[in-house]
Amino acid sequence: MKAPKNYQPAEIEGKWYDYWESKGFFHSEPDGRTPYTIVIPPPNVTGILHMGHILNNTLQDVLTRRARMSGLNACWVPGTDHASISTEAKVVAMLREKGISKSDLTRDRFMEYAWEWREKYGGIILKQLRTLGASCDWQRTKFTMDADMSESVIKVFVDLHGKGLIYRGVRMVNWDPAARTALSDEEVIHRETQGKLYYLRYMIEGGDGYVVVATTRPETILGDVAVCVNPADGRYAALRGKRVTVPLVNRSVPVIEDDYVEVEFGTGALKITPAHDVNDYVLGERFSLETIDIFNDDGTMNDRVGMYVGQDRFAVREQIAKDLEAAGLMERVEDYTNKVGYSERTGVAIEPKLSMQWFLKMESLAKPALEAVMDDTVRFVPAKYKNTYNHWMSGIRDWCISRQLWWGQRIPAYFLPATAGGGYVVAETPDEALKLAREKSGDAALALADLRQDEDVLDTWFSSWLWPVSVFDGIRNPDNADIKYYYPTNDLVTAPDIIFFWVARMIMSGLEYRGGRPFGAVYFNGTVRDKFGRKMSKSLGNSPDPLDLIARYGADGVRLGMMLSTSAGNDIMFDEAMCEQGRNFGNKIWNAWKLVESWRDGAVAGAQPESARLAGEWFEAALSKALAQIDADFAEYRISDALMTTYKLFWDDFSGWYLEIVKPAYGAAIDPATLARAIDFFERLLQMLHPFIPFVTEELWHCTRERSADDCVTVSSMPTAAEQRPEPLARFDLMREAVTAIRAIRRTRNIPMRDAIDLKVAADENYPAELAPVLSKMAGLASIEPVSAKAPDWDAFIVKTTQYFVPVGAAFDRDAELEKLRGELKYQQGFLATVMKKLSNERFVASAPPAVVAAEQTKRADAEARIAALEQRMGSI
RNA sequence: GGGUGCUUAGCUCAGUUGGUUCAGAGCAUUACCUUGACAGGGUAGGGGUCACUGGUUCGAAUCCAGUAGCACCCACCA
Repeated sequence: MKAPKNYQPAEIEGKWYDYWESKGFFHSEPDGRTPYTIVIPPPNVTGILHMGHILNNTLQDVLTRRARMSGLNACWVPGTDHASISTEAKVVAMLREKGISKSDLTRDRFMEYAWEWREKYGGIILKQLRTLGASCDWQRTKFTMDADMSESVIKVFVDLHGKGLIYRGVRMVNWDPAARTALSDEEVIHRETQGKLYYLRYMIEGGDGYVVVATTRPETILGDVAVCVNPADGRYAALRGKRVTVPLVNRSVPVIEDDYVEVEFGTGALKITPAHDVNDYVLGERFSLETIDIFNDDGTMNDRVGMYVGQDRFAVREQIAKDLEAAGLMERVEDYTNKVGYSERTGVAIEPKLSMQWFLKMESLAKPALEAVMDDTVRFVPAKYKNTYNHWMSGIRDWCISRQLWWGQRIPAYFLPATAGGGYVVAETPDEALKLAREKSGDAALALADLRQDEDVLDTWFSSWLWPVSVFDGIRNPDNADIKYYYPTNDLVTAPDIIFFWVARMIMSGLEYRGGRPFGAVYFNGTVRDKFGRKMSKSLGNSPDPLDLIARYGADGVRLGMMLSTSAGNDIMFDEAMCEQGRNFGNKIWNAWKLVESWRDGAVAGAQPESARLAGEWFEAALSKALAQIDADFAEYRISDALMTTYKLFWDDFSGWYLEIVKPAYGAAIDPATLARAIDFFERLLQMLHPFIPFVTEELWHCTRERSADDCVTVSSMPTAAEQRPEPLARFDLMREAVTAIRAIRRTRNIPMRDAIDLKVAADENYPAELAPVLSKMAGLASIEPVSAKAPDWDAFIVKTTQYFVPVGAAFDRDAELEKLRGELKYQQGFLATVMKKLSNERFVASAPPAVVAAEQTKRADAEARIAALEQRMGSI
């Protein structure tokens, strides 16, 4: 196959993905090879691709493709998450547009709508990942609400309940009034919020005067049951044992004393609303106070107190402030900034609410999971996240796992009728539940219809925490071939913001259900920000559409752009220029091939020039060095470094030097040996590049020679590093320096490359004589002749310790040359002085390692040689 | 309020246990080049008091302390 004339990413990318997939290259089954497994962080089933996905999935694809080419059995399991709150919210919104209210529907009917919605809009993101080139094993695609996945979740719930780790109870939880469900602590985001501090007067009973209480939430006075002061606060000593009247509500409440109250803050007097504040709840329990819940589930006022009924909490706040003012009970109002909790999903302010929920005890699960990370059984990259993890795991609290939603796995708890003694049973199936219920109640006549299943579903994370196990069916069938082969997975690539939601809990469940870590390493990728460092968001409109970027720069270009500037744990400042750089690199690869291809078409039999042979030896060593470096980079998850090494190898060493050296003169043909070697190098480079830039490398792979249908770079074997040979590389670098210096002379003397020039060399051990043919070709030399260091009026330069001269005839400027030499001499003398200072320092010689002292002595010898050469030259011109 | 991390060239970042010319890379930038793969390119350059202050050391971008700024995480001061 011959490459089209120009590099047009859009023209080549589409076909290759379909081809790879049709060949089944991405599908994995257990076999004799070592597995390499990644499970995708499942995106929301109704989500669409954003820049964060591009970063996250490109990283996974690079790792997966590299593993696949390295002889491992690579398996990247894709899938989606049912995301119960946000998906249910979307379905509710969709129904509302149709004029249907969720409350008008039965649970079953709602679920039908939700599944329909998922069928229609779910999984778009998985198609988009194909566009990016993600080499997932699509035959293994999972959804957290697939029947088998849900079964696993239920099985785990039942198991943990049986172990006594799951309990049900009334607790103060984070209530989301928009989604009308409880949330876990992790789903609450605390943000500084500009508010007001209201100072309210509570009249003292049986006397005159009042006590002033400061609050940010005056609407909650409807639920006040006490006023609390610090017993050590002398100002309020007279209040001891008194009662006060809640403003407007006119409820008589006691004054209680507790040192929880800060004397310094506000007025030192605190109103107590046990139903709507976590701390107040604690105090309420301590003092056996009543709890008065004043809100409906949606954040409006209920009829418990009979005031402001049905009005929203924030409207009530404004109204009640006015009413208090009118009643003369408002002392003053101050601007005040405090932290308020918001729902991670709906964005509304969280309402602390007392309610009956299911909880998972975390302590015993967390302990081994903490150890696994601290001792690097699970390696965190970068390691700094171990601190974060440690901190959270050490102070972990129980996990509220119930949600008042329908979209999700329904909690498998079945309540017995009061007539059968009440209580509940937990079971994987209704039949099992009935059996247990009959045993529990002793009532053999109990029917399924008598049991009432819990209405709540489980937190989405209660299914995704099983992901690395459940995608291989390791919960239901713990001994199946897949789980035994693929588990534990190798790398997890994810964002640090879900370290607690997901990563920590997967480690817990993996240890609990597989007895071992779920993955060997966790690579945390940073947040994608715009070039000003701002988070990408819809409201700012600063997030580019990834598909649009791919259309303009190619998936290859976008991937490269991302990988060029990402290091683990660091945010990525995205700039479209990065994609441009990526596309330009694709173009470079393309055109390099076009050059080689043009030689192939005109090759004729002939002997290999010495310069080409030497270049081949050198590039072989350079390639091997790069391979070793790349291996080291990947071992440390330094993906961008690995890419940069490959990038420079291709652009600078291969294109800039190797191809230029072996390039035949204009109109001349190439010899077969050189051509074969050039193609061989090019193919190996394609393989090294492929994990990063899969499409163009596959296209060109099929250009370098005739290939069978299955012969794709995607499934080829990655080249491996040969024994390292630093010597030839160092010699080549000396030669390159000479070439650069000669080019500089050409530039200053205005000598074009087509005019061959003569080079004189005062050869010493640092002169790479064996590379003379290469030097000659790259510098455009007519001849290279030995010369004594005593040089006449020629331009000169020194490489390491070797003196080179270029006769430039009348163009030689003696004064300018002397000036240059004086400058150079001064620099060298200064350098020598610093070296001598060290060497003459007895303490340095005594305490520095011998190798360092020896190095300084070498520096001294080299500097002295250069100075001698410079002085000699200054004397001779 | 507590914790963690960061601050190196215009931008994005490397710099592993202090010591080879350690002050680097890519991009951007400057000059020149309409040369025969590629102007999405080539060649040759310029550019930094390593945030600040003190300390340890023969020697500090690197270790220690403090200061300033930034980021993130955790936390029940109404």
